Amino acid sequence: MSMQLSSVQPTKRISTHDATACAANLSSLFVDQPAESVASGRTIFWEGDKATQVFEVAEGMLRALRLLRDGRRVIVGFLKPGDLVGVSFKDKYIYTVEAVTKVALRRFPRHLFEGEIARQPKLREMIFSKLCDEMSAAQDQTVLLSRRSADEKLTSFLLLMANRQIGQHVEVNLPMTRQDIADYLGMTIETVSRTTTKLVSHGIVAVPDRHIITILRMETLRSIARGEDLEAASAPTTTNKRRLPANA
Amino acid sequence: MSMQLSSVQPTKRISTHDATACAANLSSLFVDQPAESVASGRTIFWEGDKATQVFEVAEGMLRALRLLRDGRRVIVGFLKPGDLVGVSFKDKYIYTVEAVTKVALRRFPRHLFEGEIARQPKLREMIFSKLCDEMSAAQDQTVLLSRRSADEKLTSFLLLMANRQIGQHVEVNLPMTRQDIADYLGMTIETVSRTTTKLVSHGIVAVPDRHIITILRMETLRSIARGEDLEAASAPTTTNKRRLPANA
DNA sequence: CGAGCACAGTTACAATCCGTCACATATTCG
DNA sequence: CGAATATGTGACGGATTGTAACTGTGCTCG
Repeated sequence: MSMQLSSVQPTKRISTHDATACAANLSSLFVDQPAESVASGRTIFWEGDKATQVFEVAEGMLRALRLLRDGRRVIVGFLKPGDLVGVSFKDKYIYTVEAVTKVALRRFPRHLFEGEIARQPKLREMIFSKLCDEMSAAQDQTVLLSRRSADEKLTSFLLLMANRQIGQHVEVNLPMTRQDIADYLGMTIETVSRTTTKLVSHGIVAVPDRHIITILRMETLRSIARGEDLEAASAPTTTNKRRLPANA
Repeated sequence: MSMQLSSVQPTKRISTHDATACAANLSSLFVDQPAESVASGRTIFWEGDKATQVFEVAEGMLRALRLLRDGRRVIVGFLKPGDLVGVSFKDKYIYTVEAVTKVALRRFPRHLFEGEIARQPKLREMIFSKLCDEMSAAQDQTVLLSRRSADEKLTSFLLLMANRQIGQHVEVNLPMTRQDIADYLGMTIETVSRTTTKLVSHGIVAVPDRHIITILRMETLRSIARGEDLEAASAPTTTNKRRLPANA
């Protein structure tokens, strides 16, 4: 990985024209930087590394993860184009980031990044807003992990990934491995497989390719994610309306 | 709850003297405000409410939670004195906040709060830092929830709560109910009870009072939280040193 | 003061879901 | 083509959960 930005010269130029014209767009900070290419599987930085750089994802997907002492892996998030990576106001990164696919990144030294934030109220607002989105996403994952059944977890995950894709498309792209999904959802790879198979056998989704899941029955998927029983939800009739009390 | 701060007068005075003397302390923003008292169980604000206020906890404990459509409750964090509540840069609060105990709060209108942030670089830095701590805490909870066994979850929770207490004290104060703990850890209240009992019967903790758990064997507790089996860890001899490979 | 009540917490038991282990199948990459 | 990796499938046992009964504590109200 090259360190193109260690020279301050081009950055200064950018920041000055930013202050007038480009304050409306967050990625304006990065847009003049060359996108570095990173092969899939490569590590961008490690948890505990000194947080000296900020990145913008231009292309591809990354995973943010924490390693536990006993070797288990917890994936705390997936990063897609447009996301900022490594925005930290502590001195160290709090998680490791690895490329899931081939990735294109734009890099920015942290101290300059912070300088821009101090100088540009609009930019600052956008970063704050981004951080809040991140907080929100982190809490969404918390909610996801507290879900009881594997069915709920996986369907919620699919909807989460589907939301990131364009528009109403029911074709969900999953570049990450089953192991990644399992480590994100706090389950085993076997359970991910079995649950996927179950969804397929009920006609709720199809798996034309390892890394593509097509949602066939969106509403059914939604009701399972909401906590409805899969068997009940996949039956096409009298599912939502009738809800018998347990003691009736 | 009174709305003492709807008048701008006293706030202006504070902000001006802040700019010189008190920029080093975050709570200087709130310190001249009267602390409002809130009874336990009362709601401070609801998820989805317009985010018009920021609060500082002066005394007591609160819970931040999200309600799921099926009625389940997910607690995304506990708040203690010194914490800021409702710092959002979106227009709406993303979780509900309720008082666990009787609580004393200082209130600050959001737009003034943001004005101060814009004006005071030092303050801004501290808020950013606080947000990062929050992110870190959110991810810690994610890690906590991905832990497999109830033993690991509860012991990790106890250590988390113990860290917030002063110094080396092994007496952990738990003002929240078992239901709160269960909703935080993603388990049932019964499992919380059973696991607590198990820890007591192994002499690892004692429960002198419903809301107090005394840690008797800190190192044992730590090793359980790290993933070691409770039965193995609670045996006083040859526990940490020997680790036989599964296929030996 | 004590009966009655509500609520928090505990314990027991049965059902089940998930993780572990084992193996089959596919895909990728040299 | 063969090794390595990723994924799917099945059997089995154990841990967690739900149900339900029980205990204990604090509170109200007669």
